[in-house]
Amino acid sequence: MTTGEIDESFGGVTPDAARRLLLGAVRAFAERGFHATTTRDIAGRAGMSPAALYIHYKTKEELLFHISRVGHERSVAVLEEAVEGAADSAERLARAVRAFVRWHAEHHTTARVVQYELAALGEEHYARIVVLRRRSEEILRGVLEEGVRSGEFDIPDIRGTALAVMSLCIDVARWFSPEGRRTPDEIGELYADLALRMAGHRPAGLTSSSG
Amino acid sequence: MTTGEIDESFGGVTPDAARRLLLGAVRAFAERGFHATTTRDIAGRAGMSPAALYIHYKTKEELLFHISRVGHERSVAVLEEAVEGAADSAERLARAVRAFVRWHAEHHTTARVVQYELAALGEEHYARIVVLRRRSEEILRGVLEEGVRSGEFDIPDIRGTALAVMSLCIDVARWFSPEGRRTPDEIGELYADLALRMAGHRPAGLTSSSG
DNA sequence: CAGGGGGCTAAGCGATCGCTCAGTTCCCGG
DNA sequence: CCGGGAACTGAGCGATCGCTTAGCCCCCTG
Repeated sequence: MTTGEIDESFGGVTPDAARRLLLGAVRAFAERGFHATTTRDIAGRAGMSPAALYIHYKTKEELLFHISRVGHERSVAVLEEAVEGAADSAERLARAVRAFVRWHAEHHTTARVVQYELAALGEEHYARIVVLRRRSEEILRGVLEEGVRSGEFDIPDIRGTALAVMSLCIDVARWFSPEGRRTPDEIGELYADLALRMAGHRPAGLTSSSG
Repeated sequence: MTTGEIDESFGGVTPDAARRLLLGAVRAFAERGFHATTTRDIAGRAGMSPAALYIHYKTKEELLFHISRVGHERSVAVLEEAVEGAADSAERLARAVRAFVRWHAEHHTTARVVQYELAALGEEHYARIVVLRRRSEEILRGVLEEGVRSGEFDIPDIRGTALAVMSLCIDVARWFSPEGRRTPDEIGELYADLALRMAGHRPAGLTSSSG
């Protein structure tokens, strides 16, 4: 079932028809983009007539907003859960990157809509989404700042590095394919290591500085 | 002039009307996406009637292909020129990332079309673009491989790291804004440093291994 | 069994899409 | 001064768009 990866995020949506429309819209938006997707296509994937869409959602854009909001909330929650209860900053960063990357790979269909269809949102809807996006940036930047304070990390440009790590994770949604040679777990592991390198992580016990 | 950043890539296109259409299409595709852009909009930006578009290009998709082809050729050329004549692998990697990032920032309008509208290309056109994309991947992977051979780099997963560095550079096109707090040069400098860290670069003279 | 409201469909509205075509303008060789 | 072709426009074609409306079905309540 190709929708397996999406069920997790939208499983709680009711009624059933509204959820089926959401799932159809996610796949359609991810494949063709918001503007190229017709309401007839979405309704067809949900096994309904085009008119049925407007019983559950006011407009096509509202459907996009629902997807974007739930998707952003999930990805922020994933980040928040990941950084909880870690022993040190290095573990916190590794966990955060692992989880964030895994989410973008496993839910790449949803993630593509979340990350690349922002411009199709209406003005007020966009403003509400931006708040959620800022939240995830702050979480990651906080991890880097704390690591620098504790001496675990060596980062000349914290803000820039935080943005780069975020960017690296997000771009996974663009190129990831289930048919590719790597699983989401493997990519998460690799990227966690790369993020630690970007943060200038010094393994415990080795605190001598060069130069 | 907002088209200043685009002129460089498409300055050689003749006749004048064909170039103006290209410039209009680049901006329109970047702002709204290929499918959401109307031929009337493109022609309007070029100061012509909608029908004039079809004198210079067979279809709207052919316009996209021209933009994508020229854009990919430029970005590959930028990479190739960057890696020439560098003293060692570290300098080669730093130059490559600096140049590639700068191109994606300075030409972010073109780069967005190049990187995010691939799916709108026709089948044969897409196949021709993929060849160009593979080329830039190979260039970067070659730099990393050589650095590992020479002992300058420490990279457990060369293929994955090459993909990650590429991904990091490409994603600049998504978030870069001229109104942002960083110039393309500054981002290039930061990212070159981050790429060296990702490659496990050991500064010359320090060849001792840990463990 | 009657009454009514939510979920759904068939049909279609006005608008707009990519693209075509007949016709006008203008430049350029002879 | 003339003939012809390239560049371009106004008008419009058939198709399709997001969305609406009128009405049907079916289940719930009493």
